[in-house]
Amino acid sequence: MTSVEEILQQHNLKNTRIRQAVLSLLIDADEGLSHQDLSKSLDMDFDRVTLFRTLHAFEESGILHKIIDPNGTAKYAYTLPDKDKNKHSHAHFICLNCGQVVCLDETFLLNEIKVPKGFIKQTIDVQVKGICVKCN
Amino acid sequence: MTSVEEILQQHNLKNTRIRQAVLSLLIDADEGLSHQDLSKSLDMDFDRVTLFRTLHAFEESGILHKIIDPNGTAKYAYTLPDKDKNKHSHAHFICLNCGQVVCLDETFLLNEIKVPKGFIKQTIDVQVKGICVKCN
DNA sequence: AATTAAATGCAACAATGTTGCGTTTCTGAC
DNA sequence: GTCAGAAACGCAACATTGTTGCATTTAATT
Repeated sequence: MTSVEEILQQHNLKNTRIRQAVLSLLIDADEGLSHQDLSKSLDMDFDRVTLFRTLHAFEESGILHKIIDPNGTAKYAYTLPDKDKNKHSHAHFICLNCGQVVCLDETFLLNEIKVPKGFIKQTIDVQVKGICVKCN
Repeated sequence: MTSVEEILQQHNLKNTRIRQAVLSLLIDADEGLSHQDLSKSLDMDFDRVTLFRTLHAFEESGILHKIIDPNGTAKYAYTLPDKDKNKHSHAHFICLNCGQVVCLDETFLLNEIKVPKGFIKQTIDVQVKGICVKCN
């Protein structure tokens, strides 16, 4: 029952038209959306720089998380509030046909990965690539 | 004892100056190198498009593998011939300070990851982020 | 309604990567 | 060695993604 306005307020972000629109889209989407995806979906006038800054603000506040797709372009997905982001990280599935990015439930323990001496682990990103159900 | 020339020949790639230079650099490097990294390291004249195409050719033939770093830029690393690339994939460590990308020994079984019904898994990419030994 | 910090719009720029096309060069056959 | 064809290269032009600086507007608070 947390409204878009409430989420913005909770993160000390001003309630503006573009932020409402972007956040609504991403909460409803079942996949990660790129800057380009959002530009096309938003039926309003806005500057492209503003959208970049909106996405940065959301990422920094933890509302969204960024996934870099195999082309190197950023996609953003809504971060469910109950995710434990300290020790676990969920994986992402990336369709090699349509490029769709979806969050998977699977999580990974950072402890289980071995790195050379002197290296400090902080986060882990897992991308599973293949063919999604729509393209199958 | 496999020379650079032999590797090129084995993959049906013509033996040119830039290919020799790029491959030598990447075999000796203990980290993934970007187009920019290579441009700076190569002490010869060449067109940037040629370098892009060289890297594509190497990737397609399996000599190199591509890692997309957190900025979305591609880095390339030499693929050791003995890696089993069908069911396993090795992880990469990415330094959040200097951006260095190194291949880890750790491998992952694709079978162990659960995806929704109708999805087909093909490959897995794992990136561990943190601080490398040089920056520590 | 006035204040002010935050957010926006605009212009300009930088980096990465791609495509088309004419020219050069490698390689294998003669 | 040289000839021919295919592969690779160089150049120009372009597309996309992302960033920075600065003036203007707007949201939230008094």
